Amino acid sequence: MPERVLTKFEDDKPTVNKTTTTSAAQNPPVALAKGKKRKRNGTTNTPTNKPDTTTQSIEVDSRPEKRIEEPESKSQLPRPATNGAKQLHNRSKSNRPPPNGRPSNPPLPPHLSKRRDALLPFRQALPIYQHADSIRAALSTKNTLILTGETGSGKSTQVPQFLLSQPWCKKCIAITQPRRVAAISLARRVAEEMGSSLGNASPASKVGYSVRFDNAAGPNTRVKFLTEGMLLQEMLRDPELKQYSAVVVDEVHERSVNVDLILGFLKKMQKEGKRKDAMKVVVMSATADVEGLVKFFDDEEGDIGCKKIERVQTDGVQSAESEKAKGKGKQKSGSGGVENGVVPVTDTKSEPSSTVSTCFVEGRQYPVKTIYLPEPTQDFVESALKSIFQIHYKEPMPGDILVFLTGQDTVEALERLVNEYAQGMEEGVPKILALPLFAALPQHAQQKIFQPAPSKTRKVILATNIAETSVTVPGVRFVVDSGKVKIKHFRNRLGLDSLLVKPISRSAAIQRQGRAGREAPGQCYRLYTEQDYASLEPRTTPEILRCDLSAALLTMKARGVEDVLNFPFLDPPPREALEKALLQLLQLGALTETGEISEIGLKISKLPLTPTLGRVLVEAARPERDCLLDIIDIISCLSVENIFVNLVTEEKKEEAEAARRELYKREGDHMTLLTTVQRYAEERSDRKVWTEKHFVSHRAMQNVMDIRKQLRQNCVQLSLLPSSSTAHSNSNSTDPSSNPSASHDSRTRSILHSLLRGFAANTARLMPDGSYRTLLGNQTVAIHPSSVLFGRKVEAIVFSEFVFTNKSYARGVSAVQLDWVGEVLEEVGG
DNA sequence: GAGCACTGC
Repeated sequence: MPERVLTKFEDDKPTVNKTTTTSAAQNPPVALAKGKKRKRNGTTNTPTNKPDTTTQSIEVDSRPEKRIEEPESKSQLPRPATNGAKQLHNRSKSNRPPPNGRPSNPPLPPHLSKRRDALLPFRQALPIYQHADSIRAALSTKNTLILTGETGSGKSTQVPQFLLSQPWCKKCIAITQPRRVAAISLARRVAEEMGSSLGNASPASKVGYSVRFDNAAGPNTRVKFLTEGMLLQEMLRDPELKQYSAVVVDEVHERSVNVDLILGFLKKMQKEGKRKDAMKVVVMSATADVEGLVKFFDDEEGDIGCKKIERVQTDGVQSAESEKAKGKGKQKSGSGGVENGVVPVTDTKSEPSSTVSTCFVEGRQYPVKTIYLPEPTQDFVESALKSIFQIHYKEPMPGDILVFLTGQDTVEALERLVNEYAQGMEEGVPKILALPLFAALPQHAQQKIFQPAPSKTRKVILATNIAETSVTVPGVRFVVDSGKVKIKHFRNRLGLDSLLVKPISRSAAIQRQGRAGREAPGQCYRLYTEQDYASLEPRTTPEILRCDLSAALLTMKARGVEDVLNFPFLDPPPREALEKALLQLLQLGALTETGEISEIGLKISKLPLTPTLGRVLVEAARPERDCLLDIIDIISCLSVENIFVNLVTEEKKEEAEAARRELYKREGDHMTLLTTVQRYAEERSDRKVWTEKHFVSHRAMQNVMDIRKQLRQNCVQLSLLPSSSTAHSNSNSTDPSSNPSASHDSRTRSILHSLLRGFAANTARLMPDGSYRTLLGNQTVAIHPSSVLFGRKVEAIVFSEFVFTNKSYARGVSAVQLDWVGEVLEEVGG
């Protein structure tokens, strides 16, 4: 059922001299191309500078099981196996109890051992492989290691394997990832490298993973890849993470809220020392602020500011430093150009008094030439258009172009322009194929970026920042960077999210630029001036400083953090933001007056929902509401992207309006969502056909059904539902036949009352002038045009989303009676 | 009569 599309790879056959790799190998690495002086003391066994040993997978679907690209090592000219094989043999001598009474050393199935042996040379050619001993040594004396390694260094796959044989590593190693696909594909890769089956395929499986909707860890799992959210979930049951000897936190530079929480918890854990054995922590990052991380983990209250952290003495760091010294700033993330094979005498470093080691691992990256605009542009879409055709006419094939834009609108506008101009190109000029790429794009359209272009055609990928982290576009040698990003920012005082176009940070600019140098030397056209670049913020504001903190605080409270104001945050949010979030949790009834987590709060914290939606769910389970299954359907829809397909042409829009009329409910968007889920779930013949007929997104509905199932299970575990309710029931009435009198109106009323309990702050009343103003805060809000209530005048509304774009909009809107709003505001003490 | 970058439990 779930189709897995493996994007084409050359795999690791030792037949290396394929065209793509030879051309790459002939190109010198960055530093050499720049004519930098550097010593070479390890040239003979230097792995070639083939860049991009892709350790991260490419995935553009939120349903990870559908399309997974394997991470792959594509290095060439492998050395024979030596070290790693020994390590693996040592491991297999472990005296773990034989599973199912079988001999403790069952021979590996031949296909597994063959694959493992075939992969070994590629592992050994990874830049990180030479650091294995020093990484082990660092962790045998210190509990924390900060490891900076660029893309392609192999850190995500190799570090856990380095540590597995260490005497302190008796239990499991956890490796966290920000995205599900990455966790799954890395686990698959490491299982292959270790000659193990994956997950629960066999009791002997040593490698597993755990992501939402998919837990694949066996009884003997020693290496477990999990999403950050999953590790936090495990901490709910086991705050000390006793099943792990080490936690490896990967991709820390992305600075998700969850990663910040994990770092805080790990630091607290080490400091409090409640565990019998020390918890080893490896923090891995591409462009981390190493000094900040060292200070964070090494703080001996008081001397934080004066501890001098020496940088690791590798070539990589030196080259980064020398570039800085030249006053040009870093040309690439982290290291500048790094030549592989230079083995430093010591490559991990720590102050004797410090509890933290650091290590820098070089990556594999080609030089990227940067071109700035001489003058600032007013219209980056137009400037991008010019740059695209300038590149296309001037630069030889092959070499695709990746353009970073802000949103669907700019992507589609530029797509039209490019196609228009491309029609006017003379004969003999290579063709242009413009491909849009953004998250809301249907699956098959996203897939196109992985397909090779027809002959004599240059691909131009017009992308949002999905291409910065989540999707690796192959074949790119030219990057056009608008310098802008659409970013969400939570405004504390108004309690609303704003979604605005802003300049990117310098680190994001470097990240985008790096995309041009993954396969060959490249060029980056920045659609701003060099002065503009210099004036950019050095790094993107971490999410925790620009989001609603109520979910994070509830997470902390539920894991035993009493004093959240003094939680060790890598970047402490302003006190005002923390207090605002505490107040919100108090109003939801998730905290008691004394600031302890309440019974309701504990329930909410166990649900994969925001605190507000969790509160709505808990409310719906109360006997006087009795509408839990309906609310689960609605909440499931609110947890995914828009379930209604966006349409472009006027004709299609009218057609869709007509087809959806039977779904639209006058009570508002929430009842409309409920009707849609229930019709979909009742559909017995072909659900896909049904979605097409009603202009509903089939993919979104599949996600809705997954979440619905999970929420029903959660509710059974929390004793909010009897266990019979999860059994493939599509009807929401607990017993339809016995309750025919439960009128539609009373059911609707229960649902709306439940929504109000969570969204009491998101209520507004109609003013005499026809506008709506919030009851708390007296803010003007407009009903978003996507709402079924758009243009309608009702006495009061409750809405599940409050966003500022051009003005304040309420999205996900239902009509309610004003006196209901009064009641609920009284209850929350507003 | 507007238009929502991206993750995740």
